[in-house]
Formats: sequence, C-alpha cells, structure tokens
Amino acid sequence: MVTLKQLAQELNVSVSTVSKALNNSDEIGAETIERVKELAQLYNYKPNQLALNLKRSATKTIGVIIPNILNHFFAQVLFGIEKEASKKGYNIITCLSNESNEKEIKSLEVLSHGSVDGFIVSVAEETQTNDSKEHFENLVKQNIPIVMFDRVLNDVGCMQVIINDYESSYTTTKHLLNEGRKKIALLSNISELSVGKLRIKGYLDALSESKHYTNDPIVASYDLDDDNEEKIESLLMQNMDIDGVIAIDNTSGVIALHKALKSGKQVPKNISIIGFSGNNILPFSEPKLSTVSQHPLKIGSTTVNMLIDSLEKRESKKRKVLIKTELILRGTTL
Amino acid sequence: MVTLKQLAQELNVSVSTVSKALNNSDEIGAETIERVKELAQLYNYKPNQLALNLKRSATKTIGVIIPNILNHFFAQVLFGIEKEASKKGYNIITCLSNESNEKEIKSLEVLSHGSVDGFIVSVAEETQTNDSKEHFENLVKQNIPIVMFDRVLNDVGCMQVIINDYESSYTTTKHLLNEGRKKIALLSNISELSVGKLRIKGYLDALSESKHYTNDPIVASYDLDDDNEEKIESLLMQNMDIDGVIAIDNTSGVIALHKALKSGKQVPKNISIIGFSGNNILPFSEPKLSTVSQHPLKIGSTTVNMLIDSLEKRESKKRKVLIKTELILRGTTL
DNA sequence: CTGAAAGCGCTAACAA
DNA sequence: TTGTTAGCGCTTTCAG
Repeated sequence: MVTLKQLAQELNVSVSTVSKALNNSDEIGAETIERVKELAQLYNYKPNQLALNLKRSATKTIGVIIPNILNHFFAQVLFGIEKEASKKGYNIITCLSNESNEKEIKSLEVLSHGSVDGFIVSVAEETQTNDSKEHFENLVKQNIPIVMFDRVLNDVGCMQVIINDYESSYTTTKHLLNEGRKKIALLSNISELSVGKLRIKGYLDALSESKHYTNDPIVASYDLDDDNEEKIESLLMQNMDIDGVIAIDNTSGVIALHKALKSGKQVPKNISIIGFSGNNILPFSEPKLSTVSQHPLKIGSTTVNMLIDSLEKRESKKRKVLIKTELILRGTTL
Repeated sequence: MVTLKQLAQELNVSVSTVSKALNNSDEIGAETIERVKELAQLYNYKPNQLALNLKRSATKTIGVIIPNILNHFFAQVLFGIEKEASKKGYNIITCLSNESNEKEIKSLEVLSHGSVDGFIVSVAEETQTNDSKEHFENLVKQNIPIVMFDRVLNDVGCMQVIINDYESSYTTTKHLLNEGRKKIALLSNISELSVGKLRIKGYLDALSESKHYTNDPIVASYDLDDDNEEKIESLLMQNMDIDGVIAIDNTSGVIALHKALKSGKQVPKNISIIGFSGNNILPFSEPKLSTVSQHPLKIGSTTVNMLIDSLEKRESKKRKVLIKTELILRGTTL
C-alpha cells in the first residue's frame, strides 16, 4: 500500500502538503493539488484506515451481537442492519452469542477497546434469564452507545427498539375469539424471554376479558432444543377440540399447521392458526400461514439510525422506539 | 479509556516500562511488574486496539462477503465462520452483496485499506455471470489473501472451498434411477451459477449413462424472483408421470413435496424427491425431505482455517479444498 | 533494570 | 502557499 510519505517524496513536497491537497484544502495551490491528485490516482492511493481510525478515535464500524443467526428473524434484522449501515458508510462487525451469556460478554469486551464506535445487541437467552447486565453497564459508563432490539434489558441505560409484543398477541387472540373459536392454545419456545412473557400475557388477558370464552387457557411451552414437533403433535392429538392456535415464535406455527393437517383437520374450517414469523416459511405450507409480521428489516434499519444519530451527536431524543406489528391474514384463518 | 501514558504518570515510570511490564518482559523487575499490573487492573486497562492495529498493520479481522444472508445455506456457513474465527481470536466484518456485483466491489474496496487482514467470499450471482474478477485480482496483487467458497471464480489466484457439485447430483440421480424411477425432473433456481451448472451436468450425465432410462431429461429452471411455487406446481401438474425429482437448490425440494402431496400423490410411493439443503426446512414437511447435505458449518470453519493459515504464514499447501456432500435419505425416498 | 526516542500513517495547529 | 511539528497509543530498538 502506497503512503502519503511515498507520494510526498516522489513529488518533493511535504507529507502535510500531500495530505491537504488530497483533502482539497484551500491552503494549497490549485496546481499542486492537481499534481498530487494525479500521482495519487496513478498509484491508486487510498488512506490507510488504521491510521485514520487511530487519529480520530473512531472506526465507522458498528458491533452487532446477535443470539442466533440461524433464526430467520435475526437473519432478517441483520439484513436490515447491514443494508442501512452500508448506506450510511458504516461497516458492521458481527458476533454471534449463540445464546451464551459468556460469549456475549466476551464479544463486547473484545470489541469495546477501539474496534467499534457503538453496539447493536439482542441479548442472549441466558443473559435475560440471569438478568446479567454488568457488561452493558460498563459500556454505558464509558459513553459507548448501545441499541438493544427485541430482547432488551430494561434497566440498562441504553436505547431500545422493540415491538408491541403484548398488544400484538392480545389482538391476535381477539381475532381468534372473533372467529368464534372456543379452545385456543398458545404455542411457544420462547417463554423464558421477555418478549415471550409479554406475548403470553396478551393472550391470557384477551381470553380472560372475553365473556363468551369458557375454556381454560392452554400455554404450551417447550425449549428450543426440545423436540418441538413431537410436543406440538401430541398436544393437538390429545386435544382434538382445539380450534385455534396462536404460535408466538418463529416456527411453531408452521409445525402446528402440518400436524393439524396430518390429524385430518381442515384448516381454517376446523382450526385457525396464526404464527409470528417472516415470510420465509410461506412457501412451505399449504394453505399459507397467517402471521403477525414484525417488520424485521425496519427494526434493523431503525437500530442503525438511532445508533448513528447518537454517535454523530445529533443526539436522538427517542431513546425507545416501538415498531408496530401487523396481523397478516392468509390461508389459515377465516 | 485509560492509556499507558496515564498509568506511567501515576507510577512515575516511563511509558515503555509500563508497556514492557504488562507484556511480562524479562527486562523489567518483578516488583515493578507487580506494581504496574496492579494499577492496570485497578483502572481496567486494556490496550487500545486501534493503536495495536496501526502498529502491527494487522487487525485480526476477517472480511466476509456473502451474497444473501436470507438464504439459509449462507446463514449456516456464516455461523460456521463466526464460530471458528471467534475460537481463533479473529473478528469478522460481514458485508452482504445482495447478489450485486457493484456492492461486492465496493465492499472489497472499502475494507481493503487496512480494515481486515483477509477475505472470505462467495461471489454474487452478477459477478459470476459477468465473470467480473478485476476487484479480486487487485487484492491478490496486494497479497491480501482470499478464500472463496461455494460460488468461486476459477481463474483468480485465491484459495477455494467447494463441494463436489457434479458428483453429488450424479450420485443422487443414480439413486433415483436405482429406485426404478422412469421420469426424473431437475428443479433449479440457480442455473446461472457455476454450482448449478455442475449439478445439472451431473444429473444429465447420470441419465444419459443409464441404459434403461428412456425419457428426456427435464431441467426446470427459474429465477430467484420468479414465482417458483407456481412454476413447480404447474410442472408437476402437467407431467403427472414425473416420478422422481432432484431439486438442486435450497427450497425447491420442499415446495415440490408440498405440490406433489397437494396433487394427491403419495410420497415416496408414487414419486421420490431429493433436495439440496440444510435441516432448517425439515420441520416443515411431512414426510421429511431426503437431502444432499452440504456440511455448511464445515465449509465455514474450513475457509477460516485456510485463511488464518495463510495469514500467519503457516502457508497452507492446500489451495483448494473439497468438502464431500452426503446423501441423507429420509421420508421422501424409498 | 529502566528510559528515551523512533515510528506505524495520518491530520492539523502553527510557523515560515 | 507550503513545511515543520506534535500527537493519536502502542511497541521496540538502543542507550543509559
């Protein structure tokens, strides 16, 4: 890589002249600028990013820490983040915590000494269940801005981008009730997470507020590593009168659909099913699953814009942004 | 962030003493080392990464450029890359080309002036169809190591990690022939890609080598943005005698399965279906899709290890590594 | 055993 | 208009 120094030598001028010339400083004569730029072009000079970073103690790089890239929701958010960051001239360093609190802590630690200007994080399941927040608080103390999305820690002083979890499952449940469903089950492999709890609450409240609904709520929780398929199948088999399903995670909805069909039910005639998820799974079911869309791309771009605003001290007022979900009815609802 | 200088002042020693002490130099007295380390601990001193990077002209960071993170194959490879890189103490900067040659060129350009030590790339579709390689050749000239995986450019002087595309579809087709299938169709939304072409060739060769197979080959190609579902459905509907399907991309297999079932066929009795893909779609079909597994995690970790070997001048001999696929029979084959 | 000084590549205040 | 100098934070000769 050619440096300013080398250009300067070849041109018999000083390094600072070259630097200024390349930055179009009006301290430098038009003719000199021309000469310098010509040679720079010839040698395809590009400033060394490392030197620039050190100089201005900033990297134009964002650290992104995500629990699980194989979860399509996070893949979509990452997609949104990368797109917006790239548009704004920022790079992203991606770390995957794989739901491990330890890995998350380590990633933050490693990146926090100059490698990135700020962080976008969705916390690991472990982090949330242990309410582990010291590692974030340390960063906040150092004035390193953080935007959390989806899975957030409420009492850390950082920005947040969340969806209306409670309301969306409340509304969704209402929709099933309005269809006249008499026995509505909730499926979840995220019950330990804050978002899961909120969604469950929305479901419970909607049911208990209903005058006509007589059955008990059914909250079927299982771990990510459980055999969800089997659990869902046996739930549906043992409760053939379930006629409504709200699946609050990414995959349970499609699975429930398949199991319902397998058991000989007609969808949506005998049973309505609504999932939370992106459109990635749509080609994989017949009829198409009705879903609550979380607008993951918008979540991604919003986190980036909040972070950059904060970095560039256009001090965003909004510390907490709520992205509204949207219930999209397709083939598995009336 | 506390610096060496600050520690030095507080201890009334020189900066270089502090530096050496923290690096356990044997030039420094045991007692001094102790004092220095104590204070460093107290202030939670960590060397500024930017300064280190500049000093040693290296970042311990890998640039990863991927065409499409929403494609689960790439998500899995990325997962493998991140895991291995993190284990080896490297970070990854992720760029998504979104199949755009221009974006790919820009990303390489931006990162190539100090931000990363080397690249892992799967080229954009555009790049491959245009055989655009100048941007890679520039890097090779500058001795920046590159590992390409899956979608590679053959005459760029860089390392490669690929799968046995030809052989795997050849074998898969053979399997269908051995089942006694009489009319085998190939489904593809990646026909423009090198890997797609190889897989198609494997299929064609297997068919033409068969003495008993009498039908013409059926290669059904469609674009990523086409309505693949509809195309697949009409193909199967209009050729009800198709009794074997090899789907060489990520999603067509599951779709074909759904459409076959929808048309009233029994799988695998009336029709066998084999896809190329990860296990992410398994929960979404009944019976489970038989697939060619590409070992994406292994692809990811292999690219990282080759790159790091090359960076740390343990000069890996292997410039080209082939990861063998594996045909995993599940419910959609006999 | 410790410190002074140079240098990584760049920018910018200040001198000339 | 151009050059000198200092400095970002660190490592590393080389002198003391």
